[in-house]
Amino acid sequence: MLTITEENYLKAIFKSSLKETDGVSTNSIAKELETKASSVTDMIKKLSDKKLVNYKKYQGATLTKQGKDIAVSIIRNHRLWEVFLVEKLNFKWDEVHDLAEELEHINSEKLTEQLDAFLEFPKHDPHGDPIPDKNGNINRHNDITLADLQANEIGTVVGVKEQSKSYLNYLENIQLELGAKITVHNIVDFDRSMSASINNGNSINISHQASKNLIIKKSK
Amino acid sequence: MLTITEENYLKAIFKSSLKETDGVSTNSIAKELETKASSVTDMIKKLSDKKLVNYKKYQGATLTKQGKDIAVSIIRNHRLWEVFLVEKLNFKWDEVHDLAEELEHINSEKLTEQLDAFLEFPKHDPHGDPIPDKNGNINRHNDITLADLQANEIGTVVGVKEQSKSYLNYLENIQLELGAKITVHNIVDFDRSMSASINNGNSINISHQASKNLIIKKSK
DNA sequence: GATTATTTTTAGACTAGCCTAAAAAATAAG
DNA sequence: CTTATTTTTTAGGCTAGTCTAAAAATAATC
Repeated sequence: MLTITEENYLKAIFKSSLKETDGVSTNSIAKELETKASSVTDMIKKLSDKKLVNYKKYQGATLTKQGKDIAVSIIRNHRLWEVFLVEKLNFKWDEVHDLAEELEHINSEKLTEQLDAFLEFPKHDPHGDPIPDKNGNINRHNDITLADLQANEIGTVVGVKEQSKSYLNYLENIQLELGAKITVHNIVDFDRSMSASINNGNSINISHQASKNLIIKKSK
Repeated sequence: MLTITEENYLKAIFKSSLKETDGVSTNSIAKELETKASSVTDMIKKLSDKKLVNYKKYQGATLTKQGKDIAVSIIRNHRLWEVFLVEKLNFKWDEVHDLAEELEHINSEKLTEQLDAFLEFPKHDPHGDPIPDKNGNINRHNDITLADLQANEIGTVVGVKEQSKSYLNYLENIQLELGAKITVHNIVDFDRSMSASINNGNSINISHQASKNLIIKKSK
């Protein structure tokens, strides 16, 4: 059994590992958890002893299979609880994060699976992040795209579904890069094209073909 | 903000105070929390400093108004979550206690009130214990009585609603005392009288008049 | 490639909560 | 009312997790 703190470290390493290519640096974990590098070193050693992370001094940390499984299951809990809070208890989707941070640490397989069923097996949380399945698989097919946004919703670009040179060129041209903020103004029913502005710039028109291949996360 | 441990101490003192007349002894708290008396003394001092318990050496502890309010709100959380687990997530009512012990410590007024509303303001938890309202009042009118049991259900006597000498005499005669276990065998539709056995003894007949004045807790 | 800057680790100290063992107080028994 | 028993408190030590400050290693710069 792990402490809540240990679980939070695993989660932090998992999150950071999505941004960094190889081992996750001590500092980035410290930043993620708002703690100090020396505390991180201590904990990394402990988790290494428990075979949840791979660690060599000065080399950063990576999760072992076991460590990753735990991290993903916590993320699964977190996102399911967020859905619960929004869909069942009428929370706003920007109010749920802190509560989900607490609820996610209640470890009961039965609880998680029953909650999942009760919510009718949601595919993503209210922020648009995918919910890992029972086996820890994160199905990228269920990503939220720009085409899923309604008028007046705002999203942040986190990836693309289409890798063709022409598409990427197009995105570059309109300055739609990773991390860009898109505000949808309105959507034309007829062809599902939308007018939207990028980083609060001028409004431009985006075809459905283009919007459905742009993976985004909802934001405020 | 209190730690989970501190909250658990307040809850334990509250529970013990229902059984003991004056100050709650160090030992009974230790027993309740499965810890040692010396640990209890430490914590009582700490809670006393925070003005949540009244404490004088060797005199036992009582909750202050503030401490009691916190204890009751935790119990409110606990019982609401138990209802949620049973009614919404299909848990059996004897499986929910440990999970509720964890969920109860998530302190968010909004969460509690929304959950209460979502569950349609239940009056008691699956064990038959009353759920304190938002203001911490525990409405004794909603006690579960023997008359509320179905055939084949089992209860433990925790009190009476009627204090008359004749009623108490009757109970004594049939050996229905505090803590006695009652198993309901069947209920006669016509006059709502029931046949039931006390502490697995012979089956006897109990009138509705008698059963509706006997406060019980459901048990296994 | 030597030097400076940054990152990471170590060393030592702190708090919360727990323990054991011994001392002190309260209670029970003779 | 003195002695024995039980309860409670104190004293000191342990672990988990945190911190600061200093040392060691790595990375960056000239």
